[in-house]
Amino acid sequence: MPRAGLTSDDVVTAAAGLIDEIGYPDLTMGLLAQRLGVRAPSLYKHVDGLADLQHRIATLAITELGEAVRDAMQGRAGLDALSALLTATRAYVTAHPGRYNATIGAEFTGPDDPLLKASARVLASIAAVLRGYGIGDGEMDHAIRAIRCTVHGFAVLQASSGFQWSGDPDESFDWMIRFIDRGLRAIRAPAGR
Amino acid sequence: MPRAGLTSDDVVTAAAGLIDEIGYPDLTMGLLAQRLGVRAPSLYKHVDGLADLQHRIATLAITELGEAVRDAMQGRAGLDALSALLTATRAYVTAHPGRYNATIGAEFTGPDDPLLKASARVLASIAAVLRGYGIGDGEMDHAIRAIRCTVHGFAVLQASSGFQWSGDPDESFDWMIRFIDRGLRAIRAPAGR
DNA sequence: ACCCTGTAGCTAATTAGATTAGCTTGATGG
DNA sequence: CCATCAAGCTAATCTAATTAGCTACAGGGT
Repeated sequence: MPRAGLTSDDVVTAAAGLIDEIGYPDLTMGLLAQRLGVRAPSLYKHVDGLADLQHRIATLAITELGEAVRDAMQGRAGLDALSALLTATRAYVTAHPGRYNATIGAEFTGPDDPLLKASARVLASIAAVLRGYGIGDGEMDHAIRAIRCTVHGFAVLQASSGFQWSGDPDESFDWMIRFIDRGLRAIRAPAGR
Repeated sequence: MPRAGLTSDDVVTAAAGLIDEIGYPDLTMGLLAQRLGVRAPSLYKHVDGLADLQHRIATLAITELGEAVRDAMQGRAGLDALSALLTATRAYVTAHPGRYNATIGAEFTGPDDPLLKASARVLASIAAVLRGYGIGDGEMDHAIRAIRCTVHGFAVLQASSGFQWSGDPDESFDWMIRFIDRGLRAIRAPAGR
């Protein structure tokens, strides 16, 4: 019988597709193998087991997210950039909920973990937004962390269909963007105190 | 041999303790049974399987979180209340990371799901904070959702030890509180535009 | 064209864990 | 003191991950 000729990337890509279809907890080696026309043990030639596979999916997700965000932010600043960041994130998570769920518990395996670099790129995009608001170096780390919490929280809820938002979700989403925008602008120009 | 005399609550309480010790993914029926001095199949007399157990842990967590938050907010308003909300959440999640992780993917089983009521109570606390900032009914839903994203995002990261925060985490935490405070105050008193 | 070797993929077997079936028996109300 | 019911048990099944060891295809070197 002809060989499938898989690579690690093939396996991870197929797994990412599958996990978005069936949900994070239901991804199994057996199902993935089936999808690839191969038996489950064969996958171990390409990945180091289920945990490794999940970690690779997480890395893929953060990498893709980082690229989507960077593209969307091209040439924008201030509210435009902030809006692009959040909108791109929302679009990515909506399109790939399984992948994003894979990122939630993911921990770094070491200083060379590609997931670390991918995460750094996303954080750099957040930093770029913040520089557009005139956030100084002294506050930058704190600001990045705060924005990260909000974006991640939104993404987690979105990925778990944790929104039973009765009203218009789009409107709430826009409101959130404007809320962050106000908060960021208020740093430079404090309102009455 | 004498009977253990377990109740469903005993089982869920023990599971909650165990999950905080060993982490969400490592909670198994066998380990829990061992902890309770019982065989795994016996647990099925009290809970409906692992999925049900996880759902009950999530409900317990959100209930406890809601109470902790409500207590902390007693008699406070504005920045004080906001700070109490976030500090209590942080303390709860730090003390009970496994429980909080159980809430992440949890979905409502129906309109009578106790998890729904527990969640509503937490949202009510958020709403109370927002009313203290003078948020009107028209914006209340949007504002609740925005704050929820930030709080949840923070909690998820905290529960997964997703913070490799190099600098002082306390300082970043305080900064985040002040950031939200500024954003909320800016709604009533828009800065230059 | 032919062999050599590395490796992709296979089957079989092991292990862990969830769950079900059906039995046993302690506790408890009458 | 008995009847009942549910709490717990053992045994068995099922699914999924993983390991061991075999086979044979594919590509490089002769």
